[in-house]
Amino acid sequence: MSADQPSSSGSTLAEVRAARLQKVEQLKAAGLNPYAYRWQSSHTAQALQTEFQDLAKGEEVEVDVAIAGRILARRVFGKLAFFNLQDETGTIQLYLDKARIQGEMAQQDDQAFSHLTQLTDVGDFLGVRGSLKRTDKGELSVYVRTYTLLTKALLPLPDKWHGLTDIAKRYRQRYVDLIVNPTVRETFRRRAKITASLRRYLDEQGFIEIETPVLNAEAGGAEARPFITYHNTLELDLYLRIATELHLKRLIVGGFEKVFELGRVFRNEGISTRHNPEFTTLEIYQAYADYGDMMTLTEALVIAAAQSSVGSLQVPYQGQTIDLTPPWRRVTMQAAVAEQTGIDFTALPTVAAAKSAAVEAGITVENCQTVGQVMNEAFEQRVEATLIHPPLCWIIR
RNA sequence: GGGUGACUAGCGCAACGGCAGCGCAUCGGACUCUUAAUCCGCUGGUUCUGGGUUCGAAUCCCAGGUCACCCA
Repeated sequence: MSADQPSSSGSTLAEVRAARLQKVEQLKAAGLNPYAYRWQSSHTAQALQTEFQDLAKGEEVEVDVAIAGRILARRVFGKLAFFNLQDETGTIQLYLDKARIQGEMAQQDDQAFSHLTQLTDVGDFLGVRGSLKRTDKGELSVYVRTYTLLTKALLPLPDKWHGLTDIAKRYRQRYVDLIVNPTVRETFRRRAKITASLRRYLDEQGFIEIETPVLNAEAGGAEARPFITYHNTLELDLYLRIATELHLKRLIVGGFEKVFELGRVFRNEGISTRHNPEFTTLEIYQAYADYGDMMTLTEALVIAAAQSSVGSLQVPYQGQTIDLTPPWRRVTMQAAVAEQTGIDFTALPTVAAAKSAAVEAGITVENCQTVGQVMNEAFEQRVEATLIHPPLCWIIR
């Protein structure tokens, strides 16, 4: 550090960034490109782990592999260092021996090892070539001969110990969450499998996917507060859709017989980790079909999606295993309520009779104006929580 | 929308009316089998914001902000 540097040694983000930009300059001064970015890999981390899983401790195999990824951890021991490299498929350790790296790279950079250990940080992207070695402690590693810095990161990753724990930050900086919480990537992959499966199955059944307008003069098809936007040329307030229903129904009117849309809708209401103002819905409309046909279709769609994303009809969810094996039970709301409460609300003549029967069964019925509302209360208070397993109940009403 | 709680160094936290601290990270140094590496050293603060009480406030009171959880 030169004398005109501020005395602060840097722990704020701005200071970390400045320190890393200085490393970028040092790399350039040493003739190294801190942003080489183009790279040809021979393997993924997962492929290496699989292909060399039988390599014995302490053994090296004379191969030439190339791999790239983000540096997730660094452990430097003077003339030896270990980095953990993460790519899209997983992680692999790098075994960095000063003697070998310096020897191989002397033509390009006579201080190749010290540049690697002093000018890289966790978060940088690195490409390496080398052989494979399983260390004495049993960790499969790329025994590096040469390396290329592909992208120098200017900001630090979250604390390696505590990780990214702030929930709001995890959702607002999903890209950081993806780097440090590998299970999030699996969630994204499964979601993609699910939506792909829904489209594939519906296509196979002769349904046509149609993208209907998102901007509407009126927000219909559901009960929700819309987002409002403005169209300059039309000089008109427009609403972001809250459902896809009305346009899809018009397509049936227009002569299509099987249509669907898998798309974003927008509702300007509460926001939380469980309620996103923009979310995806699937709506399906079919001419000449009744609710029984739609039940059959829904069952088939869910089963196909489970097979494609989980690979099984036994789906683990929040500590339970849900069995999706068909056929699913079909039951009316009235029968489901009667099963749990012993009350057949359709047999009760008046609201008063329904209320007194419900109250006797310990159900709260404030603000109920109709028999239907009383039955709904009974359903929500007594039945809903039991509809976990076996699979799903069909509520016909 | 209502209730409860939280907010202190980059991150995780302590101090609860009397000198604002610890761990990790950053920065400097040592180290050829580590994987939360280890060891030595340095730096880093608008205690969320504003007002009030007090000799004295991170701490108590009021208002606001942000976030979390529960309820609607």
